[in-house]
Formats: sequence, structure tokens, C-alpha cells
Amino acid sequence: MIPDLPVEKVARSLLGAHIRTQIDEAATEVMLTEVEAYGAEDPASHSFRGLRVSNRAMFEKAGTLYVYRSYGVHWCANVVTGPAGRGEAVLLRAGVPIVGEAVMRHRRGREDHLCDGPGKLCQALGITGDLDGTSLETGPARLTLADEIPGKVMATSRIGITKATERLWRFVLVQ
DNA sequence: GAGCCGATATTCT
DNA sequence: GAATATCGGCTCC
Repeated sequence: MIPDLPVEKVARSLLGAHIRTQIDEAATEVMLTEVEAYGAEDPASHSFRGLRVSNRAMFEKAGTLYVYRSYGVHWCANVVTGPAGRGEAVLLRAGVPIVGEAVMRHRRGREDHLCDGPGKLCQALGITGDLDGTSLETGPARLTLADEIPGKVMATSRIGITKATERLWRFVLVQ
């Protein structure tokens, strides 16, 4: 399902894709508008220093969900790309609600800014560390690629990192 | 709207 | 002990 291409190409192609979760009897779905690529020979990537217990899902085959805890507080979700053992993934940073907006408001505990950030996206969709390593084809969180990217793509430097900032591996859907 | 800052888990030096 | 792929609440424009 995930194209067999370099991670930054896959990241770009994920814009406009839909992520749907079915958790606790509630369905929620978003369309992705912002993603970031993290590669194998990439100092900013969690996989750069090798396989660890916490990042093992990132070394699974393409189409696996990698979830990690950020700043000790939030969950962040990634789509693993490339062959098993390589350690490439695309961080899902933001989207727009498609299904279950009321559920998202309840999970977020507020009316606005439901999924305009990596931690918020996970909270809105109900994604936690429990889903780390699950399949995006058959698991509780599922990915559907877009036939065509619905807009223009802007490439920028990645957010919140200090290494390899020259790589324009953050992709944002505009219009 | 921009800028500071605390919360808090896990890894790295 | 420091850093981190963040967020929300607070201040001060």
C-alpha cells in the first residue's frame, strides 16, 4: 500500500491521505495536511542511533504505525516506510477533521484546534502507545491514500529539531 | 498575535 | 544533568 520510494517522496504523497481510527466504539477520521519525513541516515531521526525498545516499530515494514511519547506528555504518530529493518517513517503533524468531529472535541476537551499539531492529532484520533507497532491496513488506525494530492505542496525545514535542518522534509498542503 | 514557561518520560552525555 | 520530532496557559502588547 505504501509506495516503495524514498521516505521524503512518500511523505509528500501522504498529503491528502485519510487516517481513520475505530477506538472505543467511536470512529474518527482526518485528512492529512502536514507531514515530515525522517530517514535512515538522518541525524534528526529516532532511528539514527539504531534499534531500541522504544523505536522498534520504526524498523518494521512499511505500513506499520510507530507511536512515541514526546516531551514526556504527548503521543506522536508515524507511518513507517521502506523495507523492514531500514528505519524510515513519516511523522503525521496535522490534518482536518472528516468524521467524528464531536468525538474529537470531547477527547481534546475544547472546541477548536482539534488536530493542528502532532500531539493534538493523536489525541483527537485517540492514538496512544497501545497502537505502537500495529498495522495501518488491518489495525485500529487505518490509512487510505489519496488518488491525487488535493492542492499545492510546500516544502520547509522540519519543526523542533536541531540537526539536519537543511533538509526540506516538512510538507504542508496549501489551498 | 508573539513570546515565555512549566509539565513530564525517555534517552543521551 | 541536559535535551527533546509538544502543548496550553499566561503575559504583554
